[in-house]
Amino acid sequence: MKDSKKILSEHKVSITNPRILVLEALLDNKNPLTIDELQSKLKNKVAKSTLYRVLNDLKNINILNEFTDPNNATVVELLLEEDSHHHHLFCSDCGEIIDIKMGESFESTLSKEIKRIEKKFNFIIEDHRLELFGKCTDLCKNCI
Amino acid sequence: MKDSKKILSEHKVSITNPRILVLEALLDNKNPLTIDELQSKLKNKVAKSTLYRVLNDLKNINILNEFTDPNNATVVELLLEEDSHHHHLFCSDCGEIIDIKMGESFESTLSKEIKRIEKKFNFIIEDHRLELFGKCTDLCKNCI
DNA sequence: CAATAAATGAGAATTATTCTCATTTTTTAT
DNA sequence: ATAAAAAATGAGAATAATTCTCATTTATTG
Repeated sequence: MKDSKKILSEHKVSITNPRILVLEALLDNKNPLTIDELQSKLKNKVAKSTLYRVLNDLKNINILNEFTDPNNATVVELLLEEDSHHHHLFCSDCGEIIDIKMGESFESTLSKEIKRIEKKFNFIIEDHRLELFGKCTDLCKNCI
Repeated sequence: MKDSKKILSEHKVSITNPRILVLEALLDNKNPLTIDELQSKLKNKVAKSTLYRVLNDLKNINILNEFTDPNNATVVELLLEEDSHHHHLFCSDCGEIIDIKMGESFESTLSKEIKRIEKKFNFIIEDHRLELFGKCTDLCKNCI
């Protein structure tokens, strides 16, 4: 279990209370969180301006992934492991966002396609993102 | 060449000047446009509030695709053809966004994976989106 | 432990988008 | 073709998300 102070010092950013609180809130969740969800978890213990600043700090040390959900709300998640390459699944009913890992064959077929695209458009492709959209058919916590 | 009036009447929305102008601006571009780029093309001929309303109208009749670029700016593109399934390539230097078509083998490997994910998470997956991020190595119009 | 540097909180400023409502345009029914 | 009804528009106000400002507090350095 990663300790938030350790994460901060490893990345040479000073250890402050807001940073610890935000990191702990993010570490506590295995799936991504919207800014609203994150603010709720923090219950006014961190000022809004500070929250955004801390998130920017985490982005700058490359341990935060930021993207938007289908309603264009900002979503964040910690990216600590090197081998943590994954994608996202969104439920349009309950808003849940789930981390998914695609199989080897998918990622390798994609790599080949990426090489083709790089040549065709004279690009260097550094990253990719796959998003799946649908509906969870479980009676999940939000879909009661 | 699709005529904007025809598109509107085919979808049973009334034919108005702002709608024609917005559609023409979108038809004029083969790649996606940010809201800012669209506003520039329209040169104050359509009020800002009307522009957003018209874009919502086009979304409602399912001929507009909306997403965000890596800076979280809103991007829109017309989707007129049935067989127009494609993905996007973003240049982090110049901001260019390019439509890309992935090969058959990629899309079919993806379909298989999607079936697996549907079972695993008890989801019905309705759509997907792939985004590639990189740098164009050409001296493109914005990268001079 | 004092001095310096950095981070924070509170709220103002900014930006993107939606909303309001009086006026104008489009559609409908004659 | 025209009058009445319905819908859309423009201008700017309202809202929401994010960034900025600056006086105060907290962390780091020596």
